[in-house]
Amino acid sequence: MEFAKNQQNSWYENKEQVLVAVDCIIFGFDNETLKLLVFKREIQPLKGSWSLIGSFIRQNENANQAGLRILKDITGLENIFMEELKTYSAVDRDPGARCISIGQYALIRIDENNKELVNKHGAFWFSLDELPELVLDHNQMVKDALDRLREKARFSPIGFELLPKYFTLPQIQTLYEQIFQKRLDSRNFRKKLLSLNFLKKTEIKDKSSSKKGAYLYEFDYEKETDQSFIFKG
Amino acid sequence: MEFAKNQQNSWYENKEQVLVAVDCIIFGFDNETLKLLVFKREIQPLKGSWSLIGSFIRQNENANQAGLRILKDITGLENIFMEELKTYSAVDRDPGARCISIGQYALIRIDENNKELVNKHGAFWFSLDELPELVLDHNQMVKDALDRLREKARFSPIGFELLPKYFTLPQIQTLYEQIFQKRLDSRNFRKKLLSLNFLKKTEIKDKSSSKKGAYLYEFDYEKETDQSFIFKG
DNA sequence: ATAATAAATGTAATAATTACATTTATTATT
DNA sequence: AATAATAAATGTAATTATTACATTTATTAT
Repeated sequence: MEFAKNQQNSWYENKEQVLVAVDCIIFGFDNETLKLLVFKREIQPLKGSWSLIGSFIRQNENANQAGLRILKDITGLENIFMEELKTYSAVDRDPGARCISIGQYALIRIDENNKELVNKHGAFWFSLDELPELVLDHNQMVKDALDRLREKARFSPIGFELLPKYFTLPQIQTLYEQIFQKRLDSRNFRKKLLSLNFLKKTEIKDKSSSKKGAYLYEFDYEKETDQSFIFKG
Repeated sequence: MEFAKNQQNSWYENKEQVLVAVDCIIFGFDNETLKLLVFKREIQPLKGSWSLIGSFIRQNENANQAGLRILKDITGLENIFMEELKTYSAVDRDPGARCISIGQYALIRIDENNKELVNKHGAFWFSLDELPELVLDHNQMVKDALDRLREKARFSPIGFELLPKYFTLPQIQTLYEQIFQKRLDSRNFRKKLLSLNFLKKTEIKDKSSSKKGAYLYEFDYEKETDQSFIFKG
């Protein structure tokens, strides 16, 4: 900020206090539907209500660090893809205190999360279309995060963070169909995706969902570029 | 947030306090270059340093309202286009206090701002390429806001907020050339822009910059759609 | 009447997107 | 051993969007 410190008219003294929290919108993909990790409050008030996972920001960490701390606490995972969504600052959004929240959305490989930790925290994976009512403005946060995910997916190869290291083309097509909530033509989808040159094909087939089996691919981070990734349809 | 209030183990009590500010990155366009409104601190410390315009968020307002309040204070304008950029929360970003800032960028019609108010606040319009060093992380905020503006301009018809109600096609082309920092082909630019069908042509010519004169257009808010507005360059 | 200036315009070549149906590899069944 | 079943893999033609590129037009000043 811009004004004097350690002065009589200090802008830093006696400011009306606002609490700052971080809430995480955690997406996962189980090869069928997009899912969200939410948890059930085990203490009063609002015991039994579903909520996003959050925390107040601490003195010694920035918002990003706070988000990653929460993600590690609840899933055991580090190096998770996480980006700031937006802030939520309505005056009365939290009836208990004047508290603004920085929403962060994260994409994780659902099969890699530590199930014991998740259970210990009373957290559950919900399909997005079966998501229960959440506390405060958390449903709005989820809606905003989904919009952001769609917007990003149109223009950049996001979503690989939701897939295992090796994945098949039908798998990633299903993911995109889930994100956009529409069927995609497999010939056009594959043509587009492969033309972007950031997938490396392996000679290994995954036969878990067909007799023929589908080749496994991996994301080639070397080759990821700015080239736009525009799905208009 | 998710935890108990008015309880012994309340999450709302004794939280380490964080101040929350809003800083505004205010863009304008003078028909030649993109400009930014910054102001010169008139009090110690850092007297004479250039700074974005900001304020602490108040108890009775959300971040958006705080931003609009600042914009009104400094320019006299209401109903300004303003969007949240991102938060800045590095632990030591402000040596005077633990203070996070919510960056908001705004687009204003430079000719409409109240010059007396602007002067009274010690504010000046700088061309982006002549921008001085700003306090704290404000230069980073400007950089991020410019990136965002570019990104948005590629995909949506942003930028009309920077132009007067009636503007010419050469004028808007110059604006886009400033945003993208590259020359655009006028035939292709006009073809694309007009094909999107959200400009209404008037029969009035603006002769301020040529003998022939250029027709004035206005933005047709009715017709603005989602259609993408992609300038690949 | 002429020169000067910036605005307005068109077309052909290339690239990207869309729409659409058949063949292939494999396993399970008979 | 042959057949049925299943999902994966593939190609092409039509349409649409983008790019590259130069001349004409309207007006004012000389």
